[in-house]
Amino acid sequence: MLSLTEENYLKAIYHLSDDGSKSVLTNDLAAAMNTKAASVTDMIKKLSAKTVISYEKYYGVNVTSKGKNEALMVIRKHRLWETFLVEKLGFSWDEVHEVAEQLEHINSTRLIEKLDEFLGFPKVDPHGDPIPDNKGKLKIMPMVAIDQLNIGYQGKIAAVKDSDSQLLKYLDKIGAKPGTKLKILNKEAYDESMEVLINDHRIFISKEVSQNILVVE
Amino acid sequence: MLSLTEENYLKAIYHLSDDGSKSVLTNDLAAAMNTKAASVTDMIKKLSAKTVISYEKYYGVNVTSKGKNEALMVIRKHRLWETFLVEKLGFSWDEVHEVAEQLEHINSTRLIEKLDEFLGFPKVDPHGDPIPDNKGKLKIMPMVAIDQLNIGYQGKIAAVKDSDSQLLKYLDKIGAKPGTKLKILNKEAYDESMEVLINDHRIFISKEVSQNILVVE
DNA sequence: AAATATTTTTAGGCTGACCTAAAAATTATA
DNA sequence: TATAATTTTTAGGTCAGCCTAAAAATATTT
Repeated sequence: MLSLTEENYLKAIYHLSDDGSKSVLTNDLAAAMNTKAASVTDMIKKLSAKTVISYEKYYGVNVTSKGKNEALMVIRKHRLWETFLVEKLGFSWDEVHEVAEQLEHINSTRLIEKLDEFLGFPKVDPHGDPIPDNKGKLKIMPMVAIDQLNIGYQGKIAAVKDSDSQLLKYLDKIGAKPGTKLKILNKEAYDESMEVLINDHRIFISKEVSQNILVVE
Repeated sequence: MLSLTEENYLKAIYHLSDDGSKSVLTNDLAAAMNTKAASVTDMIKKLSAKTVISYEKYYGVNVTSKGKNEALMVIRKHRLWETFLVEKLGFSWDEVHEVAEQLEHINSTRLIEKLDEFLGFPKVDPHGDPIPDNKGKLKIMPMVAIDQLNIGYQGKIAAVKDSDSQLLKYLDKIGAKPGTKLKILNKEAYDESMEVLINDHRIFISKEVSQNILVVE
């Protein structure tokens, strides 16, 4: 059983390690957790004792398969709650994260199974991120940001990358959410801005924005 | 801002004081919180410093009006979540308490207002307990347990008293929930058991059970 | 009202999650 | 490759929320 704080550390490690595929350094984790390296070292020892990460002094940490599973269950809860907040309670896209950060720590298997059912077993959350199933299985779609694509590309927005609230507000305003139709009309070589068709509206977007709009490859 | 633990203590004090109408003794609070008197004394000092209770050494604590309001907001959240769990997620009556104990500490005014709206601004929770409004106003109905009533009484079940899971399971089985029609057919003077009509079914119930079924006076 | 029993508080300790400052190990640079 | 810079760990301390044991205050009994 992990404490709330331990769950948050584990989740951060999981994300920083690119879903468990590389090791995470103490300082990076400290930055992500808004804490000091010394505190991280303390926590690393605890998580290591609980066998959710493996740890080699001075060389960073790796999530174990047990840890990966526990992290995915927290992510599952987070994304199901985000979906609930947007779909059922009418939260806007950019407001959900903070509340979901709290809700993800509610401990009840029954609750999360019932919630999943109530939501109709969604496959992705409102940002387009995949929701792990109750076994911790995650269906990852290979995606590209649209700044990598050429003029004439047509498809549907699959997800948005950053979870920055400002960006989400902006994307919401221009109607760019997962599921929305998108076409690349023009690209400006100078600043890599582009003109796109979103929901049949012509819009100019900067490179920064285009790097955050993802489509399935 | 109260911590999770402080919120739980305050809620317990509020309930033990009969909604703020009398003082609460250290030992009673220790029993309710499953902790030791010494720990309670510690916590009492903290809550006192935060002006949610007033405290006179050796003579127990009283909730202040500020404390009363904070307690009612936690109770509001608890009862709204219980309603959500039963009405929307299909939890049975006796399963909700434990989960609601966790959910009541989620901190987001916006969330609770949205939830209230989603549920259609319910006035009572699934046990028939009144839900405080967002100002902390509580509408208390004067109620009696049916063991106090006479043969021939007819009315609707308004609430159930105890929140013991065993009792709730039993009441659920016999169909005795808030809103259900009820009539007292017979009373046995010897053991104070009674025969009642619940949902047009004749049922014998013991004194213990009849003391837990409430109707509006 | 004195003695006894009960309740409550104080004193001092523990653990989890944090901190600062200093030491140790690793990595980069001259 | 020796020295400097950076990263990480260790050592020791704080605060919240708990504990036990002992002291103090209150309540009860005789």
